Amino acid sequence: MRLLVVEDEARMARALERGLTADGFTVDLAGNGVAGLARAREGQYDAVLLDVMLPGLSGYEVVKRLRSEDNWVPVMMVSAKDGPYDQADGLDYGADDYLTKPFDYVVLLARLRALLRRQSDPRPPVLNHADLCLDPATREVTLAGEAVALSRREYELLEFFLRHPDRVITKTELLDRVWDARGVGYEPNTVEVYVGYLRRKLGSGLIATVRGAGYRLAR
Amino acid sequence: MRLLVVEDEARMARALERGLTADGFTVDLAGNGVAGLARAREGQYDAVLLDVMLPGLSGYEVVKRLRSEDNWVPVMMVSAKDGPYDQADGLDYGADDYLTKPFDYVVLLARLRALLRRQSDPRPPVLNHADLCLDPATREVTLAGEAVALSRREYELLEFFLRHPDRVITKTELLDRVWDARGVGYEPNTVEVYVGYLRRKLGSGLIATVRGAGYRLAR
DNA sequence: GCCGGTGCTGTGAGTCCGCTGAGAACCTGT
DNA sequence: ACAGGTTCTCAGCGGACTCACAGCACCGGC
Repeated sequence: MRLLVVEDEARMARALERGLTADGFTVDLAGNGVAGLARAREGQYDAVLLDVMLPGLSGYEVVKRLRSEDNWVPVMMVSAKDGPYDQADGLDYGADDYLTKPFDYVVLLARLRALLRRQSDPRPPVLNHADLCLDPATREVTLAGEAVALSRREYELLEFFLRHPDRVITKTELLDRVWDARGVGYEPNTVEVYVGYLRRKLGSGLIATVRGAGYRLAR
Repeated sequence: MRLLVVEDEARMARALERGLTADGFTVDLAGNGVAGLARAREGQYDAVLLDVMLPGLSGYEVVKRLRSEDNWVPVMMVSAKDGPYDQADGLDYGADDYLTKPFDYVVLLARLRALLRRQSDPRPPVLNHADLCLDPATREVTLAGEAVALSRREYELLEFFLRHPDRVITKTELLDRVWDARGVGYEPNTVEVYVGYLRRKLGSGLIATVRGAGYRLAR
């Protein structure tokens, strides 16, 4: 099992290297975000341990870029626990697990093993709805077998709808979860526009409007 | 057992953290409503301890949003206020239990344990009354199996009635709770109009008039 | 039967909500 | 630098909704 540890504090980095090596992992170190991203891109790691506070490129940025490049290597984020948004952000950006400093080494090991175990059952399941099909692993969407090209926002909006069928979703919630975690700085109209795009590409019957409340995946 | 404590007073927050940790819980803290909501959304908590008076987003808002997002994590509300309406409010918005400050720590612990025990039978979110059926998750209303289209006000008025069966509700209270929290600037006649709409769509036998007092859901 | 009070409902004006086309700003790859 | 795609805002439109008004219906007391 090959791990990449991205951590700028030398003491911490060496301690992790020593411990994880002793527990049978092969460990590579990177001391900043840029180096970590470059290493992770090589695609040879079974998991990445990623500090949030890094000089230059933050851990958030690293995992966000990896995901946008279709790199789904398991990522565990590590951060000093201070900001209220930390954990939410990390998971939003595509980390698979999250650990706050100070942490117990045994806990880290357990969570890491769980992460690797989880990952070994191969990829996230395909989401289906009527003749629509979305594969989170490849980010591919097909309608009645025909591939449909979606932009990033369109895709993520659709994925959110498919992950929450059978319930009404408000525009505010969509702005929170699909757009920015803080959900501010966007107009509700933006959601309307993107729902419009999806309807144009996938048929107007897919997403139902619930006036005064939001949208819902049609049955 | 993992708990989320949402509390803005640092002293209180730390005291709770210390006590609950000593009693074997894993405790995360959030200092305001927005952070609390973000954390609670992650869905990893066995229960949430939620202060009502929070800067920004109030505890009421937090639990309301969680429920509207289909998140049924057990929530215990904590508030300095102790008016009879407060308690009703908290429970209305979807809290599972309610505690008023100042409270005894032992009481908190007992109620919390009871809450966690109770949780094994999940709460049914669908409201029923005779052959009427209202699902808050989808905002869908069916009468004898037939879907009924309601406008926003109509729906919210009906939901309020269904959440308060077996009691007379004054027009003033409805204006307070369904219309504007301030309840001013509306005529009582508005309620009459909307009750009329509901009767037309759902049958005249549903909502009984209590002359001089208000309305009541028919038995 | 008469009367005051209360509730019901048809009408219509104004408002709000959601949809869409157009276009500015911004990336990204060539 | 340029072209093509993407993101997001804006303005305008049409329709749904909200609510006040006013007159009518109903109820209860005399």
